[in-house]
Amino acid sequence: MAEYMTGLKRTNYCGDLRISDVGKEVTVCGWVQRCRDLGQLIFIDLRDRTGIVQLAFNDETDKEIFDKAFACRSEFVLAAKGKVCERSSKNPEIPTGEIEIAVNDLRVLSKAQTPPFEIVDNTNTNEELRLKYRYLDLRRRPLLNNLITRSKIAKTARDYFAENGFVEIETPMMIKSTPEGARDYLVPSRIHNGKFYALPQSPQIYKQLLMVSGFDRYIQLARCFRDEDLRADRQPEFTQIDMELSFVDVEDILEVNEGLFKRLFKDVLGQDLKTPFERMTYKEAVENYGSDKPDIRFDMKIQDISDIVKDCGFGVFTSAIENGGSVRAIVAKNAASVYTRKEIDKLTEYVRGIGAKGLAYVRWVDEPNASFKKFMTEDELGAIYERLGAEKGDVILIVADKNSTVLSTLGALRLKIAKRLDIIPDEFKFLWIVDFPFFEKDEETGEWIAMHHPFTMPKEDCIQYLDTDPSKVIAKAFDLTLNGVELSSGSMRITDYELQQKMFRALKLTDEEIEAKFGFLVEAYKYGAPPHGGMGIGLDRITMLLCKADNLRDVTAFPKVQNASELMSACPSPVDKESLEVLGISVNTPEQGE
RNA sequence: GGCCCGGUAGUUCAGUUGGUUAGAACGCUAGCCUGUCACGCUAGAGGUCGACGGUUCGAACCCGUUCCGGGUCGCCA
Repeated sequence: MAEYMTGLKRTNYCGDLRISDVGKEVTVCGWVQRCRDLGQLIFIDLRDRTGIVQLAFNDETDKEIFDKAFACRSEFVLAAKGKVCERSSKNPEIPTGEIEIAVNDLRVLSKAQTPPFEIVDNTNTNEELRLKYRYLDLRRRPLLNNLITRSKIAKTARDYFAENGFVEIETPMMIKSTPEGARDYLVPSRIHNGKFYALPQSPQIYKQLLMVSGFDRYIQLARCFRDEDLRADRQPEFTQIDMELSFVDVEDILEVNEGLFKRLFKDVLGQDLKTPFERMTYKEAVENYGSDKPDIRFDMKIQDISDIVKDCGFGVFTSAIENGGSVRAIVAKNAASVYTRKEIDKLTEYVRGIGAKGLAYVRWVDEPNASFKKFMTEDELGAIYERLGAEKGDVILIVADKNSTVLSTLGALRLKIAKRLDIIPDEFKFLWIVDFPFFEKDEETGEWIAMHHPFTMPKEDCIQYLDTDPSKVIAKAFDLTLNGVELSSGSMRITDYELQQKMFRALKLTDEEIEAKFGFLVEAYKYGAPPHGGMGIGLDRITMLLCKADNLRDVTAFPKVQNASELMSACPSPVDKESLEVLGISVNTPEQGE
């Protein structure tokens, strides 16, 4: 039979008590971390979200209370009243280690079954089981701390934006589906059978309309939804620190966000963050790092050696160049001992898996030993080593193919090798990627398609190329990356009706499509729209990085697993036939609607 | 949808060329123990080897299918 707290009121959190509290009569509440029964002496470690405090029961303890303590087991919920005492033997390992509570009232508020896994900080327990019992896993200190950090980040962001004149506004969660980009999660309508709402992929259109309304500076911690496959850094529902600003240009948006991150680092980590952040154009990022979100904590840049090898005897290189591609390389310094022949073969397997045809390499142990040396003159080989600055002990990895393949492959290799060699410093390196191209060429169809949503503003001086040469159009779009993770994406928006029409036409949208999808937005812009732009910061991702977690599940209270289900509640789940009927929906999977 | 990795007591793992009764540690239960804090000591309970099918005299082990989880590519304007 459970007991009640009647007559007791919590006075302190467990983890807060210190030597200065000795002599005080306190009441603490929490879960039993561990019992140590020494016969005539029992110790119970009581845990709440702040930490652990030791309860002591001895020959001075009332018999009835001592017996209750004897019956306590892991994860029982207790309220304990008693006097804070200095310990005779102290435990320097924990903050409360100098004191204990000599208990004079104990209530077993709730008994507990033995949990399916031990509630300890460093657990090896399989994540699947922990996710099924997520509420138990969240009792563990690392996850608890991550969620508290997440809360601090959200709170700090709200404070910062409020202090800077932003208005927090909620936009709808049930919106019109615009099947562009990611797949929408759909919500069927009961009142309009056969019609659907969509959950927002972002509050994009609404926040732009708020600028038309004159709110000038908008902020929202916006829940967003994308029905795409999951990754370690991608959940189907996530939170954006979403903002939009009027009467600004790119520079102003970058500045206000550098201010935000400076504040976040100060308030959450107690660190001074250097601003402004480094900047790099998209072109520089892709050519030097093979990625639009380069990790610049280490160097290992991609270098072009096409000009050196264009007339060499190695057909793989020359044919790549003749077909408009290139030959590029990275140098892994002092890696020859790690990357044996066998290890390099594994890298070759890896690059084949991500689209390259193969990998040429030079392993420089005593002498440079190039896998392609029989096709090259000594001069050509020497020129390659000199260009790359390669030395004894290094490994050179070379990919020849079309440019996009060469760059993406070497970019991926660069990261893989740096992780393996453990040369990435433990620090935070923010980087703005600016001057994104407006269009990208579809590899299969050869058509130019928009890299961003259709309201993205082109740079003023390239508007003239919209109709004539899409490759020359640069967007007023930018990303913020941190340690190789895309944190944030933003742009200036088109507010000019004529330009917007031009843009839609460049994207090959018909008038009917424009009207059906974005008619209301286009209409709104006829009534006086201020110049505006904004961005959205992935709250989950910034939390992940600040917590040094390696996946989003560890910073999300109740995350989804790879197949987008949630293991604890087992959703998604079938619904009964009546629920479907009222929505006018029939499904063709057998277990549904039975 | 493709590729790679994993699934054996409650948990983490071991398990020989396929061969008696599938082991260890932790946890759990009981007893002893007055200063522990990963308490200690003693004893005990606990297994559909993810599931199904096949090969075999015999399967945790070999084969096939499938389920579950992780990573990744596609995908994520």
